[in-house]
Amino acid sequence: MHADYSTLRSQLFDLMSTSPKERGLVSPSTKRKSESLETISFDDMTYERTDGIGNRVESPSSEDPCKRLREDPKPQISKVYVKTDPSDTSLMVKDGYQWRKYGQKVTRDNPSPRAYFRCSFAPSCPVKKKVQRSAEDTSIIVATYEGEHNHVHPSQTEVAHGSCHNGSLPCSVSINSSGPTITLDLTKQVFSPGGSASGEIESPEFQRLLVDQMASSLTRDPNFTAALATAISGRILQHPPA
DNA sequence: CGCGTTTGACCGGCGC
DNA sequence: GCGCCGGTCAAACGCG
Repeated sequence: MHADYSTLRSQLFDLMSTSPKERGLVSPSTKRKSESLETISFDDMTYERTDGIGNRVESPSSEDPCKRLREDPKPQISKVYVKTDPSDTSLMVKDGYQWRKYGQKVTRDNPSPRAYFRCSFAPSCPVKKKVQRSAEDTSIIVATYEGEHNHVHPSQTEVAHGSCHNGSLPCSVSINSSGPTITLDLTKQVFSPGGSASGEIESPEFQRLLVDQMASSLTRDPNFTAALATAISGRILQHPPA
């Protein structure tokens, strides 16, 4: 998955660098929705992130800076395209967070109903999520995330205490949530040949801790968990057990 | 009985 | 000003 992601990301950057004008002219008529888009693809699902801050990379003075001085109350808007079965009408996208549905509407541009979710893990969490089936392909669900979680991942709270900040593990796994970067740091004498750590990594307890840590770090990213859930569900639905 | 979902009502922004 | 439309509220409902 990482290899596919890297390949597609390089292709995306290449595409963007070749046609920067088209990026800036995404929607010149719409004043508020013309932000930079970043689209990556994860096998059979596509993840698209919209930077809602409004920090245009190119031609920042094209719009009146005086009129656009107001701070955007929604600093981050991200879209996640999830491929599911068309028969699944629940519109429930499992991304690891706890969501509470507070509304559903049938919009004009899309016959499919749009569901509105709020993060129910923390009462003060400002994150909202809109889930709507794609009008073109009913097997694709578009989840739009608004805002950022002001709390840790629910599944992270228990595992986080056993992380390597106390030096208990000879490695570290980190995910840069601000960008599509996953870093796996295994440089800490883990694979030292002939070293004492060679026996340590083979211990089932260490492997279990490593798996737990990697899983917890990955599940911190809601986009990854959504993509993973989609991949698994997609495979199951495509190849149902006999 | 508590919690989450459903669903119609309500509200505010926007265009005509 | 009016109507449309997207988003939110909240009471009713259902389930464990």
